[in-house]
Amino acid sequence: MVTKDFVSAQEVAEKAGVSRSAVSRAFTPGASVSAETRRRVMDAAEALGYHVNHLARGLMTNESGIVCLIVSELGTPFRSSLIQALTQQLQNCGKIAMLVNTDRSDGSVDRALRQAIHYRADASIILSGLPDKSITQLCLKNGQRLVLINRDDDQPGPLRINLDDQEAAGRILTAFLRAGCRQLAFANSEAGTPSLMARERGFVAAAAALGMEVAVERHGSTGYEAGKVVAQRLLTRKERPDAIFCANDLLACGVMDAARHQFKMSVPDQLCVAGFDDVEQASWSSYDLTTFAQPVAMVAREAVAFLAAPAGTVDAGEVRTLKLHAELVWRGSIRGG
Amino acid sequence: MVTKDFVSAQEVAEKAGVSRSAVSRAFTPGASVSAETRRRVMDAAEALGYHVNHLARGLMTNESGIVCLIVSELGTPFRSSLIQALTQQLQNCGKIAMLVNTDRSDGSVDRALRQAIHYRADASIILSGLPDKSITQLCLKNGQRLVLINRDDDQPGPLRINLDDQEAAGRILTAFLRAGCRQLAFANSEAGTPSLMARERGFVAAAAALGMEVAVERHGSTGYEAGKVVAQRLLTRKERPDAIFCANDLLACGVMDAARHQFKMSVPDQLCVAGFDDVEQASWSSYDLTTFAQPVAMVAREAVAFLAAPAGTVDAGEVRTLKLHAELVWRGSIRGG
DNA sequence: TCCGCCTTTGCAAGCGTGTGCAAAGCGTGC
DNA sequence: GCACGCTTTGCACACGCTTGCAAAGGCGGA
Repeated sequence: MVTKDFVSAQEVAEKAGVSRSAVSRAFTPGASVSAETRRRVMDAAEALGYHVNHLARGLMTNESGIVCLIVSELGTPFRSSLIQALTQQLQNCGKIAMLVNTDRSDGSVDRALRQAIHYRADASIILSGLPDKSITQLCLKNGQRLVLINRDDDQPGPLRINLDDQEAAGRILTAFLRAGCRQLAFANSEAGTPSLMARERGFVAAAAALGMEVAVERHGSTGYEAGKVVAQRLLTRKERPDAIFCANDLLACGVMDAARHQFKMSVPDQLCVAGFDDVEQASWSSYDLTTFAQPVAMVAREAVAFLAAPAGTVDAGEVRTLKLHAELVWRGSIRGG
Repeated sequence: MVTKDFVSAQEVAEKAGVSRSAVSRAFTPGASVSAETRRRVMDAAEALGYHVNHLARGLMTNESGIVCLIVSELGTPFRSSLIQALTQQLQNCGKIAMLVNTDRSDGSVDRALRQAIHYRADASIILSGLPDKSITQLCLKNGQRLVLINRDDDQPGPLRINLDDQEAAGRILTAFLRAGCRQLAFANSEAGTPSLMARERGFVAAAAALGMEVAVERHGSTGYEAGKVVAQRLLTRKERPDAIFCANDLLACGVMDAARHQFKMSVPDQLCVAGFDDVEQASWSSYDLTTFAQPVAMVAREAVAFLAAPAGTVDAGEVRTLKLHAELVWRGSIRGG
């Protein structure tokens, strides 16, 4: 069987007895076509199984409709829920998501952005890593919009959506103190992601302002296993902590499991724990974790609104930052409340 | 600032002092270009920030390099890990993933496949829902490859990758019996997904073969909360089950939490539980769930190998099914072992 | 020196679209 | 009947690329 090519507008035009431009106009909202012509075109298209070639259309209009999502460790709960929200929002705006995986290696994000350029993506959303300045400049010069989510960067042009991590870290401290905790600790990974580090700094700084010390431990990548290791280190210290703020929920789950099963400690009676992100697992009753909810839906909405804004609305050169508030979700891993 | 257009091969050609076709050939592996010309082209391209326009290239070569991933509830652990593996494999083959979200509504998958056609995707991988026959025929006729993962369908053409759910269900039964369980139950959702139903049927049938009954409960969507509800129903029955096989791990986590925290039962002493998928959370020590591991890496590898196979290798009309074995991961939620 | 072969290069056609421009069709008011 | 304005349509070009084809150039053998 010969794999016949896709149906083209030409064939539809012939079947409908009109010119090829009529077909094009029939599929362009707001174009000048009579109702009668449009109907005949649509009928012919339906019969032939015609679908507008978005590649060719993008070639003409300079708008591919593609938005590139650049992300690492997609399997992670928080990341995947964000991706889910973003793709959904993009589809609502008639755009489509292209997914590029990155790893921690050098230049990985740059390569990803190059893919975005290859496919003439209208925009890119970066959820992991930080691209080289020269690459982002290239993207911007070519009219690509850029959104950085929870990234530290101060170049003008891209939209930055950040959480107020530091402020949140300060709030959790008062919650710990109100619960009567005296020995503070912070559990982190070695990833060094800007948001993770901001949470650490915010917590340590807020404690220092009250003249308190924080035991900080970092280990491995930002996941459950690392949480277990960190907890083991923290809970065997001479001064055993009675409150651990974790850089994210997965670490917190690991910390809680180590504390309970390995050290036979009771949470929250002997140890208070808090996390960050409010992933689904935080609400599971085995953890019932007090944590900060990232406004995922709002992040997605704002990001896509920026990307889909008509040309001229946004001008490069402007430094645009959106600082969002993380809401404290109070559950049972801290006493009182 | 005028948003200058992307650099074209024409401009590179002028700067390098060669023809436009020379530029094209320089970027086409295996084309006939002298080393000297290629070098000059590459230098000019680098200086100008030129990137081949894959949209235009796809228009010519009839290979866009795009593979469409069609999936619902992407936020789910199993789904996201599969997506992660697939995009990674695709990138390794020089292809790129396009992500389309679907919901449970009618025609949602069909619309997704239409997107795949619009962008002239080389192939589509369907992880959720089942497309209408006419649409899949359209895809195949246009030379698109199709992969269905854990879907029930018997049309010739697409590659089907399925788990041997029924066989696995039978194996878990013997594990329950060896642990001394007598009151069997199955926890399911109302999603009615083929794999979920196959697991249910397999378990019930295997029990029936031994003259045993299975209490089946289904509720809501396939997640943690549904697991809790189902457990509540099962554990308040006159004949309280002492073994629950759950259609997937999320349900199992909900079941375990309800059993322990709500009914104060001990797992595995009073109740044995098993799940399916081996998501990360199953290994967390709060659950320590015995479950079946889906060979995610192998699924991704096989799917992409099929998609990337050179034309002529695969012929339509053939019914191609890959039945994979689910490995039992033995942990602490079943006695003995 | 001439011929034939092989490598390299440029020309031009074509992929499937959108769209400006001009022509055509048509209805209206005088 | 005619001039005028509005809607609709077709023509043709452009978008950025690949590739078949033929011409050009280099080189060795007779």
